[in-house]
Amino acid sequence: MIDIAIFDEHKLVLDGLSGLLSGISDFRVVLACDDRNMLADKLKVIQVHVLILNMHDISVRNLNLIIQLNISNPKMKILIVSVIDSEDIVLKTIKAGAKGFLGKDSDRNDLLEAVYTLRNGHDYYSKSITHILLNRYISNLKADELSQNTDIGNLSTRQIEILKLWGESYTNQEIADRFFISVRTVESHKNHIMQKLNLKSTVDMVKYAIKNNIIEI
Amino acid sequence: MIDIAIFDEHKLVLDGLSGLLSGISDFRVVLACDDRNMLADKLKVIQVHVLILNMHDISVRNLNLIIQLNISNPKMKILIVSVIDSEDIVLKTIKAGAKGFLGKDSDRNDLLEAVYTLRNGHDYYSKSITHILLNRYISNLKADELSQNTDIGNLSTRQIEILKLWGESYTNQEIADRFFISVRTVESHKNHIMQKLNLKSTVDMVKYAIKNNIIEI
DNA sequence: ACTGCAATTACGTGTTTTACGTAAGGAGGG
DNA sequence: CCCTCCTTACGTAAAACACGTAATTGCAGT
Repeated sequence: MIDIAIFDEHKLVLDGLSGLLSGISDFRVVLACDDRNMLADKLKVIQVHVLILNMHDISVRNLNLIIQLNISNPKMKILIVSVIDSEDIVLKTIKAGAKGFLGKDSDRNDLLEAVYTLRNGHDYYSKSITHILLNRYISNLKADELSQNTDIGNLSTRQIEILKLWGESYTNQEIADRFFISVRTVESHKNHIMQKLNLKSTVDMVKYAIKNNIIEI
Repeated sequence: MIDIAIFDEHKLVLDGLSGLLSGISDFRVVLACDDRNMLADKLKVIQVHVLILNMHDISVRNLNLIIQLNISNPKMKILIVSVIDSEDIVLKTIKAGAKGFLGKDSDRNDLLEAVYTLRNGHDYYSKSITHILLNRYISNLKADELSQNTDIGNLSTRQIEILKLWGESYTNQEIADRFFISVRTVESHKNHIMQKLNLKSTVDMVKYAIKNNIIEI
């Protein structure tokens, strides 16, 4: 038996969603609510497995609702239903803590499947959503690869050694001691690095080192 | 009409794959090859839209093949077919430049759909693969969120303003001019930031600012 | 209204780092 | 052998940093 709460500000839609879920012996809609405040209050008392949230708009208020409910009811899984399925929105709801998202291409079967999936502790995203997320992920992957083709090779090993230590907050003196060279030499190396890479400031040098995996954030 | 090349080291499987594609009037298998070197040679002469590569193992040699072919035939799309669908492998082939991946759950229809999709310039990943990629993406997203729960809020707006400009390689003097305050005050602000965040060096301050999205790399 | 705390401003003093130039000895390729 | 780059290092002046001190302001709690 899966206990479900439904929230929608439009009573008609709320009834419609309830209807879709009725008739399934496994499901029990224990709360159908069209008032934001009432929802939070009721959920302080009753426990449900899955909360279905229909988002007509993805406002800060709605996102905060997700965040708040996740804090107050950590075991409850939140399933977003929305006709809005822009990449940005989906990402925001996921970050806010939603465990599933049904886009406008979803039908009743998807809804049922989503509820089961969430109940079982997994995430569920409808096909249009997975497409969005996937494309973004892939392009991130590819972008990562591209940005990695930089000119670390132009730096000599000594220069990289210096940059590495300096990038981990060692002082020039500490670096000098480690390599048994003078502080002035360390400074020279850094100067040469800056010249070679055409960097204007040490801040830029940190960024460069991070971009090229010479140092870790 | 879509021109297709198929590569598989097992002749039997090669024939099987060819057979799956025959009978479709849109498709023309112009090359079916079981020799790695011959594949590269032939593809220097003939142009195909899609290359289907069956990867029995994902070795460095195979990954390099993908990379090389992508360089020599940039317009050709590479579709990987493999029973191996571990996360690591899929990521590696994508990074190497494959545009699609069919896992062991794929059937003939998926193959046809994948070829069409690649021909049209889009990526195609079978369901088992999308699951893998998506889960990874989502967990990345969530990890990002967690690591973002830091104490930006602890910094005052002025401190963030200073940090922001300094993080973009402005000198103290430039920052001072911008805010009509003295250089010493800018230094004070930076000192206070370092104290508040318990940072030992300016390098750490750059890292902090990057981690908290105060500055961009 | 009073108190306390943090934010913003700023300076003093001494140390470290950076900017820019110069330079010598060594390794390696043409 | 010559040229280039790497590594080493110094001189000098300016900028940044470390650490302490401190006045003014504004806001939150009692």
